[in-house]
Amino acid sequence: MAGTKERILDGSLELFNSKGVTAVTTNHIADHLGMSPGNLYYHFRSKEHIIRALFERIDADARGIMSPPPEPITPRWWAEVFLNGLDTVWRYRFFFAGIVELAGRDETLASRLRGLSAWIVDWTTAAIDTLVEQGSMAALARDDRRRLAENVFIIIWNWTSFTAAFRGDVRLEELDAREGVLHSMLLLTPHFEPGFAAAVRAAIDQATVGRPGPVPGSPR
Amino acid sequence: MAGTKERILDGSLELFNSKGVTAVTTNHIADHLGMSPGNLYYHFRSKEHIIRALFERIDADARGIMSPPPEPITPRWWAEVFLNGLDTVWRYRFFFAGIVELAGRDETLASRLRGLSAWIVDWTTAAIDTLVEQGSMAALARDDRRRLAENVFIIIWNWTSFTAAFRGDVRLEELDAREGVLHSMLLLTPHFEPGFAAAVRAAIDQATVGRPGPVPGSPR
DNA sequence: GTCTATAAATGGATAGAC
DNA sequence: GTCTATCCATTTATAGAC
Repeated sequence: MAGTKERILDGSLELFNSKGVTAVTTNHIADHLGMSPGNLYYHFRSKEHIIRALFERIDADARGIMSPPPEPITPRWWAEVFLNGLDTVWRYRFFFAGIVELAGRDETLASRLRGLSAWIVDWTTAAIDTLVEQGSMAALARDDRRRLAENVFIIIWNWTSFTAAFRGDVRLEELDAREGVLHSMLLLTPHFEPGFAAAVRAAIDQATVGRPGPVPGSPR
Repeated sequence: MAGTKERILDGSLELFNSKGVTAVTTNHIADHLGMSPGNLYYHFRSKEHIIRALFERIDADARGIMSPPPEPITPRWWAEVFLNGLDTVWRYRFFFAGIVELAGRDETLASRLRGLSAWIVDWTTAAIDTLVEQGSMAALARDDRRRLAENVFIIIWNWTSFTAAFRGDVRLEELDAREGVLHSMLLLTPHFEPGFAAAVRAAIDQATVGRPGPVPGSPR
């Protein structure tokens, strides 16, 4: 028996993901939960506050996934981070797909977002540095390391929704985890030492067996 | 003296880019143009139709930029394609940033979009093949060539809006063309033959001198 | 082609009872 | 904490005059 606040967040997330933030009204959310609009507004002062609360979940998720890397960084761990990142993007896909509009009309949210994204890019840059130091990755100019980290960030952030929008379905049914990791990891693999690249590839195959989406070897 | 239809499209684009599609109503657009709502509706049956017409401009732009590549592909030409692509994304940024919501509520638009994006990815894949054939780029597995093309597509599509959202400004004043090309080109450069990579880099520097945004050598 | 006026519908949010 | 009823503002879109 989750608290009402959490039920509202879960229901909102479900509707936002399936119908889009704009199409979903506070009354729809209340309806969906078999609850009155008045009650919903007792728990959240506005739709904006619901979205902010969902962002706080994302924030906590992301910082949990990106804990301090082990030294040395292992292919297995690295693959897991990518996989977990994609999974969070998938579960909160309404947010990642609509961030520009959402941040554009809520400066409080925009500010929190800037904090999180800077943190993620810094973390990714640091992880890349560690990979270089441990000899798993070729050295890169400082500017290019930052660009590379930002590219990884952008691909993971957008891969899911873009795949959904550009194939037959605007809304995918499931996250194709393996393909997503291969996409994002492809930014890094050309810089990897060959043995490390092969190990990462093997770790991805192992980690994505049995996950939703096409599995290794299946026809496309 | 552009026709009224074109004036409406220009004005809508300006407002969509600066305030976001959701915040801009048909009445705002009419106001902005010193025109009556009735007149606007005489020219476009709905807001949806305005957005569709703007997409047609994007479609024409994109197909114009991605004309058949010269053989061999030159660094200069390649840099220009990236630069022009980013420029179109910048000019119609409301669309690129909001595509998931937009496509989600207009199946006609979604269908047109899928056609264009498939076309762009195919074109990019073919260009990569040409680079490999002419010896400017290392060979890649077939799946990875497609993934690489899709990554380039995703980065160019999103780099502008993400840069805007994740720095101090949700709305950038200008396109930082040089940084955008360096970001997107960084997906390809590790696969380039060293001489070609250096030539591309030089072509980017030359092409972006005098463009808006930080210029080569300026402090960040 | 363009305007004024307004209909019709929707959505966010609150008051007050239980 | 939750519900019913409802207000108010906004937005899309049309009718009909010029």
